[in-house]
Amino acid sequence: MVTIKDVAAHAGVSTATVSYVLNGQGSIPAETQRRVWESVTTLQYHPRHAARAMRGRSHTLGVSIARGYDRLADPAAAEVLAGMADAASQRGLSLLLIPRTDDPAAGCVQVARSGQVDGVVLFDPEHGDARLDALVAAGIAHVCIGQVGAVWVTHDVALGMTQAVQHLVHLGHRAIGLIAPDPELVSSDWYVESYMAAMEAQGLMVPEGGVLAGGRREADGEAAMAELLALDERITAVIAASDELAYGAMRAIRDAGLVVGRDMSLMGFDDLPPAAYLQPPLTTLRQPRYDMGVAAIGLLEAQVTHATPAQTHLVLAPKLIIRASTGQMVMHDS
Amino acid sequence: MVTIKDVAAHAGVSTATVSYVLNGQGSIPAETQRRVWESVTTLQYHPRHAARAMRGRSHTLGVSIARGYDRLADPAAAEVLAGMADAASQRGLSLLLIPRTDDPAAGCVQVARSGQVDGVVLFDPEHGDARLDALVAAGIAHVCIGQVGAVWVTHDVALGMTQAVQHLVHLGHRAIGLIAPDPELVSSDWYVESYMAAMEAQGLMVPEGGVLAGGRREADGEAAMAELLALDERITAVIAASDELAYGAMRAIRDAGLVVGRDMSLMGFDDLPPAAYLQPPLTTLRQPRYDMGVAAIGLLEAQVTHATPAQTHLVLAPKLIIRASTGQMVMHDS
DNA sequence: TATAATCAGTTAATCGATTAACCTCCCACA
DNA sequence: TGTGGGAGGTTAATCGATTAACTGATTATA
Repeated sequence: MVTIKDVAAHAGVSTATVSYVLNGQGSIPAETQRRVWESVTTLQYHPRHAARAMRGRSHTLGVSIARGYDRLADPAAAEVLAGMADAASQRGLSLLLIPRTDDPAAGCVQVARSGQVDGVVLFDPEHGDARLDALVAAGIAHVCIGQVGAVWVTHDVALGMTQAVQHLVHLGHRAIGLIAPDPELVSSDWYVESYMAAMEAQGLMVPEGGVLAGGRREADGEAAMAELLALDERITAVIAASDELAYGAMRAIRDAGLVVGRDMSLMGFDDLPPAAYLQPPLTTLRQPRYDMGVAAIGLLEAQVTHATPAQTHLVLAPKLIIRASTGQMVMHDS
Repeated sequence: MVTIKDVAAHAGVSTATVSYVLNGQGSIPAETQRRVWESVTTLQYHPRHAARAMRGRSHTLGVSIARGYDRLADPAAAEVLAGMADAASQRGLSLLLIPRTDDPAAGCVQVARSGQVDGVVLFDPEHGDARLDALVAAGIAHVCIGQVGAVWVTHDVALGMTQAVQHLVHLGHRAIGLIAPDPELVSSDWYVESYMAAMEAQGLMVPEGGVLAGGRREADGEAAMAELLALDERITAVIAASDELAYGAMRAIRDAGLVVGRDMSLMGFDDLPPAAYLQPPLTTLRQPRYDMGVAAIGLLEAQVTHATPAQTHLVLAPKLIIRASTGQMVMHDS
């Protein structure tokens, strides 16, 4: 292990000088700087992270991903993580996956109190999340992916829902159902309310029993769609609150002997990679997942460095991707 | 920031005693231990990670995920990461996402030389990966996900391919094609060779032009399948080396006016979540992704702690999942 | 000419936990 | 009576980098 002393000896200066050169401080003439850098490269010196972190910050941010329903193995989540990883790298920060213990709240606090991380990204906050309470109580810098707490980043559900309803109305649909997300997810209510608002803005009534709490998995979407198909009031289009729910819904529609995009229009909310390869390809709202990750790191770093947060939240716009799972409304005689 | 001194003062002992109690060493009577633990909890003390890491290990493992084709945003990869995260947590280790800089090899070495991590998992090694060379040259503990280098974890491609070919042969197929992975991926050759071996074991000839280098994305699978459909020799079944390739292949088959599972049998290799929700649901080989992550952490920790690695590699078995995209071979007159 | 300022560094304290070495008291045993 | 040993601690060195405070020497300013 080569230390700053070795470099100092090799370059014929004191360790302080080496430190100043490395950190671009103090007034060190160019020639000395050159010698130091030369020693650094020939000796392959890398400052000990731990020694650095002992004074000041660790330059590491933590990401808390709960276990239960595993968002880490969730394709939508991975892209957010990619955005965070890139944004952190660019700022010279590292990203630590916070150990997923039995008590996630304690894990978050422990890792911050021990100085292993300077702040925490709450990846999948839920209603009444113990981690959030613990972070607030401990005064630890944090940011949430999803509209909860004091500092957060989210995609614009309201805008997405407006676009979705408008798109379906343009196609002639008036009886539009909703398969909502798992009520445990913080944004769940927002989906339902935005849907209601969008329907009202178009002068449409929400069909009786046309809003169902879905869940997270394909199976939940399948079950919800089956219920919607059994309604008295005939529904001609359905918005699923996620692509995964839409996958399941698609199957239920097919199992009922109907054709997606003709007998029943279906929209997703995500635009995961397979969406374009379903049969029929899924009309959906592309979420700015990568950008949400980038934004979260930005907000968190701002908190860590300047104690006064310049901005407390960001709402990023989704994009309507029109494919074949939605189509012109057709009159059926039945 | 509460330090070990505060705890020592509060408990009326020296810092050494506190340290011994915390680490379960020395001969400290139960009563003193109780007092120390009480002070620890009332003061909410968490030992500084940096101070600990200054002597000995950092108890952190790094994960290197390249940028280019982003495996981090790849659904198959996320599950491996989940396995690693859980395995690491269980062993009291943290997982660090190694900053993704322009020079990934330098990043891996830097993070290890600086002592920020004790070892590195190479998540997506490629042929002639600069990161691997750098890690070896620097003598840094590492493990690869994929059959490359000295210590690695992989799924059993040969076994999977044998099962795939057997399954298709049972259905009556004899002319079986292969859409291979991107040749840049380290396991690419293994797929092709295993396919050849499995065909030979069944006494089958490889169809002329029946093996195509695919790629990674759906579009690659689509293009490859189009080529296979245009062959003189009539192929009745195709094995795609990944589910994503199969998605694309499915589309090409449909575009040719054929029905998947009847006119053309198609197999994937992954069992991603959407596989069951495709139309028709995809017959595929489920890879033990989560377990690969767990195994990788096990191998890496063994290297870090006992300098002599007990085991240098692990090959985990896949599982054949039969769905509707493969079917009995039907004779066509054409 | 005396004083101030600048340059080019060095010395040494500091961060917080670990741990080898030591110390004191008490009891057992020869 | 002396000595060996364990119980129950304490003291102080150590890890490696940062940085406030300082030192000579030289140059500029009043």
